[in-house]
Amino acid sequence: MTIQQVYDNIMRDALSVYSAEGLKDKLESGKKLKIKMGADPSRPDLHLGHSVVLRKLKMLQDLGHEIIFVIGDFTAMIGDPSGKSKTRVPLTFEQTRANAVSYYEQVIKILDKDKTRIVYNSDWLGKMTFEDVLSLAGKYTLARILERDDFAKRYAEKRPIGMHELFYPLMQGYDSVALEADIEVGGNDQTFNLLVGRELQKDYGQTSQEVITFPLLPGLDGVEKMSKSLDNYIGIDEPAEIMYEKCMKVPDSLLLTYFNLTTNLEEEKYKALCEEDIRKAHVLYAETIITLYHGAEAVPAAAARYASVAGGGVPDDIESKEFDCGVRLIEVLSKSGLAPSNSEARRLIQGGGVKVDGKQVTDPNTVFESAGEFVVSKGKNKFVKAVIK
RNA sequence: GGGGGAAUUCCCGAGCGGCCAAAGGGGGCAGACUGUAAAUCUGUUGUCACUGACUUCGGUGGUUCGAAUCCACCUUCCCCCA
Repeated sequence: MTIQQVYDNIMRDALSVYSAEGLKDKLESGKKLKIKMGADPSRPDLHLGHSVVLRKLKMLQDLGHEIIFVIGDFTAMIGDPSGKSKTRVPLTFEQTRANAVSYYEQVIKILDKDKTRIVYNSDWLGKMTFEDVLSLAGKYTLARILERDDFAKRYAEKRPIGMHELFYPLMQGYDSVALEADIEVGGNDQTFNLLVGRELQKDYGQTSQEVITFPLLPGLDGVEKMSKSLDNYIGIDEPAEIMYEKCMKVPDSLLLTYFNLTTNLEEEKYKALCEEDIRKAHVLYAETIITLYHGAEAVPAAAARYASVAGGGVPDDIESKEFDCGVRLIEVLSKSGLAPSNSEARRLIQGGGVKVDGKQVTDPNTVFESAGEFVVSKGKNKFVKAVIK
């Protein structure tokens, strides 16, 4: 891709760019740019939501620029300012590093590993003296900090805001100063923090970074943003068959958005299809995503598995678990993980959600009395093979 | 520093000393319908050896035959005044 194409592509998909002229100038300057992206060390599992930004970074990387991931280990040691989250369990140094490694391993599925660098913000934030901190704090005002959406909302609702939370934007912004970042990218929810970086760099006598924000990818539930903790995600590390299944579950109304944000396909290849035959569009999406993360050769098997399960069949690669003769069905369910507890298993059976070898079983006291292999299923797509000895 | 209020099950939130495993809503799970979508309807949503038993209502102790409900102290949080 040429510089112009990359620029156009970013301008097309970005939610906002501050400033577009600045970005263009920097891209055309011929300089090797430092592109910053913040990474949360507490959740090292990447999903398609992250991929939105990562794929853009890849384009910039291909132009020869350097991508710098800032692992927010210092930030994570203190807590999260976002309103609803509870006080976060502080991470140890070892955990932070281990998570960073796993983060890196996933990131290089999309990015070029030779042009990707990882740094830890404790390297500079941890060394600041109280005097440094005060000087940093003096560069911003309460009113300006309170402009931030969630602060403003919490303030209006008279919910508590810890003093240290007010420092979050400043800390993130200071990262840009420390790195002398040229460009920073992030999700829409980071807009405020990224802009603070711009201000601070100016205050410290640097050229302000250009800020590019991308829309947040909605999760599979169609309501919340995609996140691992809400279990509405498609992980980039997941097996092909799981991916396939999840891709088919993307809400119809969001499929176009998913195509736009997470694939490289040209619009004409999917837009019409989404309108004409939404199911075929889902299939195309599933195939595209699996090709992206597992290679085209993984598609047929995943598709076949999906088709068989959708047709009421049983996949052949299900997990099996051994039990002694005489076990109760309830225990098979709870011990194999299909149900979290015996009570839940009992309810499931009574509610008609459990089948053994394809036949619904509604008696909660069912016992396996003879040896053999039985396929136990919960709902439409959860299976376990019970091997009775 | 002074005064007032709050803490309930995954979340929000109701809860007269016994009829409280605790209303209602959200979310989750399952069933029907479907396209393993959405919407809708139904059931379910503490644990277990499940027509019964056991453990839960911030913590500790107390009153009582009996406490989520009353008392004392503690912890945490919020609001108002200064």
